[in-house]
Amino acid sequence: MGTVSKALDLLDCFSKAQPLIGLTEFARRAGLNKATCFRLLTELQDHGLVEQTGPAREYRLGPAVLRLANLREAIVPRKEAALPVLRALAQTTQETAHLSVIEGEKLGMLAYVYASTHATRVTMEDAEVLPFHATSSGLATLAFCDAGYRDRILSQTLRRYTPSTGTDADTLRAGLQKVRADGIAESKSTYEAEVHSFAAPLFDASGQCVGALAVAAPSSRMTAALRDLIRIELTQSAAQIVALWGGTLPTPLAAQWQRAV
Amino acid sequence: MGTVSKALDLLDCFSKAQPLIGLTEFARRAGLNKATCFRLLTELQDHGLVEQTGPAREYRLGPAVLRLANLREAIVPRKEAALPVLRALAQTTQETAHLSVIEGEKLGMLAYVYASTHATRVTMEDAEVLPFHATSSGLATLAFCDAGYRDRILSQTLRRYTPSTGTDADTLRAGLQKVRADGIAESKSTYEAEVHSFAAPLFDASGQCVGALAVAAPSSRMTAALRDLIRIELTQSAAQIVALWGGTLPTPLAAQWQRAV
DNA sequence: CAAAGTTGGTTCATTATTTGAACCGTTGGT
DNA sequence: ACCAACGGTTCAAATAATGAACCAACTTTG
Repeated sequence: MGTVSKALDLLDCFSKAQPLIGLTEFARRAGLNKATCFRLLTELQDHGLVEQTGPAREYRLGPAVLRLANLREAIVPRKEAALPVLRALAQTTQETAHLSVIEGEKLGMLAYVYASTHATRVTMEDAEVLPFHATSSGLATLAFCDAGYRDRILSQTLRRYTPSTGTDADTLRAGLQKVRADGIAESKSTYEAEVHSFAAPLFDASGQCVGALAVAAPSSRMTAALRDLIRIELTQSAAQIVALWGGTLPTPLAAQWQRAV
Repeated sequence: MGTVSKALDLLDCFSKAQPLIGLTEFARRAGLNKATCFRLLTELQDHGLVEQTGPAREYRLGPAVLRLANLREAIVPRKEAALPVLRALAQTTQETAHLSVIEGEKLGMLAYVYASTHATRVTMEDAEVLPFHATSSGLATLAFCDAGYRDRILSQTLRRYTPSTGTDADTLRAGLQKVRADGIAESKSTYEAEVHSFAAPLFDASGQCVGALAVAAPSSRMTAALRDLIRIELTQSAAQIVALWGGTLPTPLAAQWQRAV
């Protein structure tokens, strides 16, 4: 692995639950020597991607990411374009809707919207990285991305999150066949217990799958009626977002989604 | 310079005017060998900080920066906190207001708000990097940051943007004395011709200067009355933002700003 | 109050990684 | 059919990354 990758991996150590990380702790989490870790952090800091805070000198995510994100949205306004659709989807299904996009070899959750009424709901971490093999979003993405990428992802060690998590690559591959046949992916408690979700793939202008749109509900609320509603609304919303992004839906998939309505 | 820095420098090549950059062009701009540049870009791409687009395979900023920015704002909600103040400032002065923060060794413009009425106004590039020595924001920041940082910045080669740009480190240093005496920095056409701006420094919880708040007007509109208005509104707004950020204003500066009102 | 265990940060010889000139295979223009 | 420019690849040479040991400062603990 290159030095740059090691440095960038450090950025993924941060989370909302763990916003501040000290040097020693950082080195431990990243499996790096303290000296190496320090030098990498210093370089990240020189570019504002990381900053040191307070008297404890712990590290946290820096201000440069905001500037870069402003620029990215100015160039490719995907989040802004998708948000209204996401809100409408959460509204009509009355469940949590979220949108994830491929980021290199990871699947990053870009935005989420909660439904307004239910007291119980599926909650999301800010800016979470989702496992491909254990979420409906991941499965939808894998099912429609190119084979080489799929192979790379599935050849990694697949962690078991719940008793229901599938961790065998061949079994998962067979499941993806079903996803392609359905035009939609499903996950029952494979990442978090008691969460039942559906996801539809999203495509860019070149027809590449670049992410997924998903709706997640508590298992206890997932009736046949809700499933049908989600299926219809999800595919329509996904088609809308793809259109807003200037993307192109693979023709067979467009037909499948049409049939569902 | 370390490999990581070279990779991160590539990210700063993008701008709104230049959102897509091909491999060869990239190598030229960054002064790197094509092979080196390629490997760095590939590593950035693996982490989603950069992505390739369309049939020309040009590179652009990737989706991961959005996720990181979401996380950063969830941890340190500075932009969100400052925006209302920025809007009010643009409204009362009827000129362009903008906010910049230190990002490693650069000064990044985080947000800007245009005034609503005037037909002519100072326009801003999205997510621009500002030169310390040629902008009021930069001077305000330099005047109140720690000496070591100031020395590092001023020892770089200082580019001349207009005939009025000061490029001599010692002369600039003398100018910073005046900024400290005034509690506010001024710039007359030193970065862009016909732009006259004022800036006030911003501080974090540890009393470190972390950026600046500025108001920029076309030189033709800068009357004594407007200058006085800006001086009052700018310092009050800066104090507000520092308070919202949980920061602490150096006591002498707080007194100076108070006197101005 | 001092000893032991933290922490962030530094050093320098060893080593593995980065580097870049030259080289493909395609694409698009003339 | 030619040429030029592009993205991407190769491999020996060179440079930059690495990590065990080491500080100094700060907390915890006996």
